[in-house]
This record gives sequence, structure tokens and C-alpha cells, in this order.
Amino acid sequence: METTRAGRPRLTERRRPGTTAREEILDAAGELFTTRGYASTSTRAIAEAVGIRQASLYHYFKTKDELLSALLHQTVTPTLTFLSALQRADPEPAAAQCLHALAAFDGAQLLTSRWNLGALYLLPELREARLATFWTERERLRLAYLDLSRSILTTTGVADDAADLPFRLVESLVNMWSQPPQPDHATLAGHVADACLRVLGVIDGALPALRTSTHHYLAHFGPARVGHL
Amino acid sequence: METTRAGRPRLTERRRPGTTAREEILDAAGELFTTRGYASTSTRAIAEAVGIRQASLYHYFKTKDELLSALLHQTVTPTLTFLSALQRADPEPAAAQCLHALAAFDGAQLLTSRWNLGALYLLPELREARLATFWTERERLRLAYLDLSRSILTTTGVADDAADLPFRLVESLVNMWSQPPQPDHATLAGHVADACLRVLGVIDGALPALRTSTHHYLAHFGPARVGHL
DNA sequence: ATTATCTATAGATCTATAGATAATGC
DNA sequence: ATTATCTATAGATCTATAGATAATGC
Repeated sequence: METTRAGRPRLTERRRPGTTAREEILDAAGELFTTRGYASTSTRAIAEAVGIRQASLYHYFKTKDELLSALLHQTVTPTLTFLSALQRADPEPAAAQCLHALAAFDGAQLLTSRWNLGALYLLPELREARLATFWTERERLRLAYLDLSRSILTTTGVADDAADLPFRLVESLVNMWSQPPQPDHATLAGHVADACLRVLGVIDGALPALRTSTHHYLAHFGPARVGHL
Repeated sequence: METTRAGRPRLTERRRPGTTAREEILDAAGELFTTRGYASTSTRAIAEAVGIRQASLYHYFKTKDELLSALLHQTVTPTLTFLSALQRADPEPAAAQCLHALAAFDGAQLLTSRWNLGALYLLPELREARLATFWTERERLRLAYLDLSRSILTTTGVADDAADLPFRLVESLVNMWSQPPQPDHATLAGHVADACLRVLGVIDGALPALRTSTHHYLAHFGPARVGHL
């Protein structure tokens, strides 16, 4: 059943995943920004990849910056949502459980996204663009990692310098991304979650229990929205 | 003593380090490419940062790509030179000595360069540009790491998967770069060199001897040309 | 004469806006 | 009437070339 919608018809048939034009555009932009860079991807190239005319993009996004901004938000929002669900869970999770689950979720998110959007963080051009709201969200996430790590460090006695390693470890998964997603992505994210606790001085004996609690949290608040793009 | 040179004088006084105009241009381009990205840095912006007119760049570089290419070569060439000196050293160094010295040199090189040029490798836009000769040089370096790592693995019995970790470890130092260079950069590079051998299964007891041999090689073939830019 | 700069500009983009058009939905 | 697209285009770049100019060096 072809659902024809209101509005002038396109010249080309749809060729991108996504149920709305907005999603199609984000998919194309995600591909081009990650493979060719932001500045060197023209709005015309994006439109061509979608199968619409360049000007039609502006029906959905006011500027090219706004397109980038929407993509970047997609990368943090699910993790922040998962984190706050975690923090409101009924028997309040211990810091170690929280960090382990957070890392596993965040890592899986990075590894399974359709394009390697996490790699965009490294582009120099986005330090200056109008992306303040994205950066504050991302900073919130970083601080959550930091708080959890610090609270774990007080119990293990390892030096305080280690507190920002978990965030960096998870982040470094952008270098492991591949398309199509490897079947073992969940395992890989799990290994990194383990590594997060190890660098904080948590002993290996404590890990199996954390793995089961993470498994439980992922099943409960987990990838409700994974595969979002 | 002001040395006035042949050619029409500039409108602005020199403001960049470097003894030749070419070096001044590379310095400005290094700053702008690393802080704003390649595509979003215009040749006009580079010229302004040097204190010359946009068209004057083309006296030294045929295209903007060629400028990027020259910068990238600067990052591999010294290390390749060091490596071949190392391989021709008189009592031929063992693989472990070679890898340790190589990692220490390469790491220090990345950390002390005036701009974080190593970070440019991550830009998506350079996968496609006319940079083939740079990529083959870099591939040569990667293979040297790989060969050394493999040969060490045969003596330690650790799984073969570990063979590409040393190169990645050193590479990851681009995330530790800061300006001005920290006084302990040599120490940091040394730690990473140690870590390269540890991931291959070399025991800690073997490290002190490697550190002295590396110290020796650095003094001999070392930073003849460090601070090149 | 040679060189390093300059001024001027062509031609190719690229982003964003204005306004027409071809569907659906009421 | 509303919506999603289209065509056309203005204005702002941006790269690279042509050719003039102001020094030094022989």
C-alpha cells in the first residue's frame, strides 16, 4: 500500500531509511558528515543523497548548523535518558553498578549507530559553531561519569587521576566502529565497561555480579530506542 | 641586523616563526587546519594569519591540497628517518629495543609538535584528497610497528591480536597534546613506550634495560630535527 | 634579471530566500 | 487550506590565475 502524502510529489523515489523526510535527511547528512566532514559536505550533496532538491532541506532545517546540531543531539540524548532512568531505579544502584551499566549502554550506542556519529566530536570545526546546547548536554554526561568514578575511587583507594579514564575509554570506541555493526558489539561494549571499573581499581572478582546487574538494567531501561538512526 | 630580501616588500611585518616564507605559511596553516578543520579554513584566512595576501600563497604551494600534504609529511618523515637510522645501527637492536625506542621517539614527536598535527589524521576529508603519497608513508610506519610487534609476540606467547595495539597506543597520544608542550612530555612518551611492550606480554623486569637502550638511541639518532615546526 | 610580493578578477561554488506548483484533506 | 515539494536566484564566498610592481643581485 503506497501512502501518498500531502504536498508536491518528489522527482525521485525514496531511497533512505526513515519514516519521515526529516529522518531521511538526517540519515544522509550522517553519512556524508562522517565520511567527508562537515564543512566539505554541501547542502546540495545532502539533498542529492536524499533524492530531493537542495532548497527543500530548508523546509525541515533552518540552517546547515541546525542539521549538524540535530545529529549530535541524537548521540547523547538516549544515553542521558538511560542514565536518568537508572538513577531513579527502585533499589538505588550502587555507583559501580551505575557506571558499569552506563558504560555498556553508551558503548553499545556508539558502536551500533548507523553512521559513526561519535567520530564527529573530534572535528575541529564544531568547537566554534553554534552548538552550545549540545556541548552542555555532553558535559552533563561527562560529569556523570566523573561523579560515579570519583565515588568508586574513594572505596578502592586508587589515585584520583584515574577518574576521567572511564569516559575516555568509552569514547575511544568510535575508533572501533564499523559498518555493518559487528555481531559482537555488545560483547565489546561489555569489555569496555569492565575495563572502566578495572582502571578505577575494582577487582576482577567483583565483575561477574556487575555484569548481571548491567544485564538487568539494559533489559529494563535499555535499548527502547536503539537503532534510532 | 634586518636582512632585507629580494622581492616586493610585504605590507605587514613578519609575525610567524620560521626562517622562510614557506615555513611561516606552514605554521599558520598548521594552526588553522588543526583548530578549525581543513575545509573550513580558507586560503584567505591562512594568508591573513601569515600577514600576506591570499594570492601570495600560490608562489609557494600550487594548491591548498599541497599545503595540507606538506604538513602531513612533516609528521611522518622524522619518525621514518629515525627508524631507518635505528635499523642500520651497528650492533643491530633487538625487536624489543627497536619498538621501545621507536614508540618513545614517535610519541615525543607527536606531543611536542607546535600544533596538534597528528589530530589531522582523523579528519574524514583527507581520506579522499590527493594524499596518496602521505598515506603510503604512514602505512610504511604502521607496518614497521606491526613487524616489530609480531616478532616480539613470538617470544612472549601472547595472542597475535595484540600486534596492532602499540601503533594505536602511540597514535592515541594526539588526545594528550596540549600547548605549550608540558615539561613532562618525554616522560609521557616513555610511559607509552613501556605500555607498548607490556601489551605484547613483555614482563616489567625487562623494561629498565629497554629504557636505557632507548635513552642511548635517542641521544644518538634522536631529535636532530625536533622542533622542526 | 630575478624574485617575492602585490592588485584585480574569472569562474565555480555554496547557503539561504522568494515564490510557484502539485498533491492531500476538509 | 495546508503541505511538501519544486524552480530560480541573490549575494557571499572561495580557489586559482594573470599580470603589475618594488625590492635585491649581477
